[in-house]
Amino acid sequence: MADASQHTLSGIDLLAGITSDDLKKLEQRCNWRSAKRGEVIVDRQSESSDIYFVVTGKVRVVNYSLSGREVTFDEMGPGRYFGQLAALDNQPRSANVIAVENTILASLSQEGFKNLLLMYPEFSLKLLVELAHIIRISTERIMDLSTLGANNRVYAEILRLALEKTLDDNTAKIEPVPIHGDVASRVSTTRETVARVFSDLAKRDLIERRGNALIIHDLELLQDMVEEFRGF
Amino acid sequence: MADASQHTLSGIDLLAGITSDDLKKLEQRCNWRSAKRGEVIVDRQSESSDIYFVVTGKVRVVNYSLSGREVTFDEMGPGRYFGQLAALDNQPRSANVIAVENTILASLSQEGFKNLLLMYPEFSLKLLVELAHIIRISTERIMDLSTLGANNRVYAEILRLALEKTLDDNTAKIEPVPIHGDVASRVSTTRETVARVFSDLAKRDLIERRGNALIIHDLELLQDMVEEFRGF
DNA sequence: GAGACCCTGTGATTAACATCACTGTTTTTT
DNA sequence: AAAAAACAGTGATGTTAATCACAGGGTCTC
Repeated sequence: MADASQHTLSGIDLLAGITSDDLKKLEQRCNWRSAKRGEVIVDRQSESSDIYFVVTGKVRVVNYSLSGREVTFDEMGPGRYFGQLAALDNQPRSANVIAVENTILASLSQEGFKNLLLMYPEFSLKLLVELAHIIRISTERIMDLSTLGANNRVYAEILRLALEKTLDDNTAKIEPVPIHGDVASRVSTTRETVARVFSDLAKRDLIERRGNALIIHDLELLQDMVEEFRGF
Repeated sequence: MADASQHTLSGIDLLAGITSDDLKKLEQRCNWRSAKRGEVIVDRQSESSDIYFVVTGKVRVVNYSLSGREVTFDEMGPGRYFGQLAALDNQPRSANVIAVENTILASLSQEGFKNLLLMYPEFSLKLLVELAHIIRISTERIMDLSTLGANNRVYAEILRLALEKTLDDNTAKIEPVPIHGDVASRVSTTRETVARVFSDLAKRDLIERRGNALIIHDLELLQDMVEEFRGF
């Protein structure tokens, strides 16, 4: 059991519209737990249907094929949540969730979750909008997988990372340098391909490794390289 | 303008929980239109945010890459709806929708749609469950694209079609025979690859073209062929 | 019933990447 | 500080399926 001072849901964006009284009740109704780096929080096989809130730490949503290939769907830090699909439709988990850092979690039963839906119409609406966002991201990923080659998908991923952390208009600093294998798992290619793309881009002076950071020198050019193929 | 007898929303599954009085009001508030085979109903570029109900006919949800490759996301017949994403989050359309047959549609403004959300909590819930379902399907497709080869994805698609139309436990009849190009667009490969897979499976007596139908002789074997790689 | 159009089927060729197999370099652990 | 583990980089090789290029069968239409 973690430090009681950490037992707050005030940082969870999904719950932003809830009165502080109800939030307190909710905090008591939640199951609080921590997970060590590498620990499996939700297993694809399992029949649970709770929703989880990430209080501190970081988790990764992944699936594996029989051949052992790992496909990463998302990574979530403090304030985010997962497990809402099973809580909504009672179907088996659609993916595994693993702690990538030591993490503190609060989980709410399906019942408690559905209660929220009924009590707070704005909560439903917020959830709807966020599910819509997930669908949009999935759609884009399906397009990328269908129309871009592996190299271009790596470009696209670097661009995504860079746009989150832009320095000035045309330069970005990604820190720490992403681990090749992680990138590979996010764009469905191999570690080796990512390494080759990185070193090729470095040779062409488009990116540069500086200490523990990756500097992108020409965001626009990178953008062009991706859009040339993607078509939008 | 179509025949007034067709102006009913009673067949739309999303609206099943609505009182017949409200449904009538809704029918009047809707914009009724028809679309000819091939006509674009929703354009990816456009800034509209209405939700559409398919009353009769059939539509296809697609996107195109700059290289001209077509990616099909879904096909929808009577009773289904589309456009809910933009109606929810006001973002641009995530895909194009095209009539594949002459189609009659009812569209509801974003305002009318949001009204429904507020008035009917069960409506929100139903929509949530259905968005969750879309996410599950997308997740599966991302897995397929990431872990299966093109041939296997064609197997998987035949299997999906077959499971909708099973005859007995181990045989299915798909009618009419799917158009190779359409299958290709659904599993992100080329027409030629689909043709080669079909003719290979036919040689191995797994499928057979009989008149205007495609007979699948051994569903279990096909299932095994897919699952061997997919891993679940 | 001739032409246009769409769909199918298959060969030949090519390009992109996954895979395999190492070596070298950090980083972490003890 | 040594040992272990995780990560990075790169060459060689092989496979897969995209691409190109036609020929042939169906079907719709005027």
